[in-house]
Amino acid sequence: MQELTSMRLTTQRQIILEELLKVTSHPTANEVYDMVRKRLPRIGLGTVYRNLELMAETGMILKLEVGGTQKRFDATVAPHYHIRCMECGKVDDIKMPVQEGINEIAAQVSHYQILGHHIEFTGLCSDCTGSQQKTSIN
Amino acid sequence: MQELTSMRLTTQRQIILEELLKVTSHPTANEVYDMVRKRLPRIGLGTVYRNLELMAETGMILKLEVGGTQKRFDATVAPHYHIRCMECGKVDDIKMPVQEGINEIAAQVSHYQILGHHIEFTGLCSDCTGSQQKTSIN
DNA sequence: TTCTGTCTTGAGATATGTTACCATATAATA
DNA sequence: TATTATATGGTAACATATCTCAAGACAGAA
Repeated sequence: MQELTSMRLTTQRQIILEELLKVTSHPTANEVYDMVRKRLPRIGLGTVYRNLELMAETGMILKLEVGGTQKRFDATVAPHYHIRCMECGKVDDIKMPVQEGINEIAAQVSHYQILGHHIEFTGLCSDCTGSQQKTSIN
Repeated sequence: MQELTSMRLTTQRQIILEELLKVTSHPTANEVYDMVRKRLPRIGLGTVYRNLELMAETGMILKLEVGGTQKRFDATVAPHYHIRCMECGKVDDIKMPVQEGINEIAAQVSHYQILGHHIEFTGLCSDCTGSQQKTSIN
């Protein structure tokens, strides 16, 4: 685990965080790379991955490992849920109350020590509605 | 979308499904490959991927795109939730009632057409408890 | 049966996403 | 500043997933 105190404040880190704070779209590492490169053309993709991972470890940002193969990153660290468009893969926030009780229910029915939960809705965004109709999974 | 009727029942498909039905561990494609290879040593990894994807499309099995970068597969198709061990990555079922109401809540607060949801708990499995302590995310 | 067209497979090539490595550069500190 | 541990950028390596295609297997027609 990375210590917050030992993390140097480099230009790259500042800009990565700034760019992430600008958007609510939960960009992938590669999308962050594209955003940051407009201001720091010589930044390396590895630096972006390294720092996103590091910032997620320290809790500065959130790493979402939701559907789809890529990791996504979110500067909103307060607990909240997400919805993913099955058609285009876009991920948005769902502004609904956090389901407080369900961790306790889960603790009762499993042998795990519960640390948290995440709800991911699947659906069709307004751009993709119309062209597609699929059946609900659960 | 693949038609169920047009899907031939090949030895490979039978064995992939049989092996998947044997376990409750939500194996990755590669783990399925290893399991199946014990009975069909000459099967190709592509065949495993192809057929898992196909069976997921027809609804014979469930494809889980939960935390972690790899896809996992589940022969239990009835709606249910999962818990993932933060330490070893293992995924287990959580036998708790499906939260019926939350799709409607989500529909009200978003512009998406809601198709479903999935809840993923994170925690520490009984094997990993003790060595680690982490703070809850949400 | 044998033929014929279609579906499926296995093997390898390719694509995609991520991490590791290392020489150089740089922020923090004394 | 001079020092030094840490961070960077470029590239290679790796892991996962998908694509391609010739050869094989199968179902239905002849």
